Amino acid sequence: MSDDAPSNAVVLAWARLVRAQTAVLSAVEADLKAAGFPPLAWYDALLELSRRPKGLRPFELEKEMLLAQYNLSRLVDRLEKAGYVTRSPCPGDARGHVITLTSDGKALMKRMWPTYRAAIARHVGGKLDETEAAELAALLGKLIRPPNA
Amino acid sequence: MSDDAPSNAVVLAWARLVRAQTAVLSAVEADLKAAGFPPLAWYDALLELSRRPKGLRPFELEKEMLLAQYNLSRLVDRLEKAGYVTRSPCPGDARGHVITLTSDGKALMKRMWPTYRAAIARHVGGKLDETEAAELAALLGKLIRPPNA
DNA sequence: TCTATATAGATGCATTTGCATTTACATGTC
DNA sequence: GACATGTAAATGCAAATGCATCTATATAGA
Repeated sequence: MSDDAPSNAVVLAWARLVRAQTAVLSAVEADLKAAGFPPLAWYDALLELSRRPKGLRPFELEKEMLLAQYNLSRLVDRLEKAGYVTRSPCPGDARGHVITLTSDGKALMKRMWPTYRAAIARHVGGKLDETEAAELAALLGKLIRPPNA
Repeated sequence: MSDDAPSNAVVLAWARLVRAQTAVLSAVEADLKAAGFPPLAWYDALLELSRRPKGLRPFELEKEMLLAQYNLSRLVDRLEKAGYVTRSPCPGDARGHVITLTSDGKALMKRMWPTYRAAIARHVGGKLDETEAAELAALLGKLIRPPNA
């Protein structure tokens, strides 16, 4: 039944997935911007980097963030120019770089989190109870998992 | 509990919402592009218009599609240039336009749907059973509904 | 080793988006 | 009617994205 003709339930789930994410994401982005912060993608990148104190290779960050190669390259350009990350040559692979978080980058994350957290609470937490949030997370997890057939 | 500090379940639901939509949407877009079709937004716009044979005002389409005003304006530019819609003056409000689907636009929708449908089946239907799809749709519906506090 | 191919990453150029502003008309108030 | 304010839609310009390609290094084979 996943061959070609999706059921109505599947089509509805698809439509609402796109719409809900668009609505919630743009609301969260708007809250960040209103507080004078950079886009969410900056936070995401810094967060990933903060979890790997040794830094990450661009291609690794690319996979984590589901970004196209050239987009990641340019996001790192901006983050570097703003002083939030550094690129250093990669020992062991002269083609590559290692990206690491600077202390400014870490500080930005700390400053953004309260606003970001409040936005999530408002735009997601405000509409679902605990059980629903857990169920939603579980169902969305199924959509993410195996690459696919 | 939706004040400021979202629970872990809420944060997880948020993270997966963004990630699942990004992954699924880009997979569906890629399938459309691989088949030589224009972006999903074109289909969305044409679909909305196909439901209102009298046409829609740009600001109405803007609300339906959750697009910024200038983005809608330019999307309509492209659709019009490609011959899929027409802009005509709006009787009763000389500021406005009415956008209507052309027969070419209708034909494009018809041609796109099999590919689009198969993509939804593959990337959503393939990962959820009927019950799960219905549950997911219901939960996402809660995220969409009332504007919010 | 020399060559072919694959991978990491950047970049030029076209398209799209975002932002601010503009133009045109509508509506409410006096 | 005249004026202030509001709404519909477009647009100039800057920033971001997508696409194709390019450079540099790595790796696998002959």
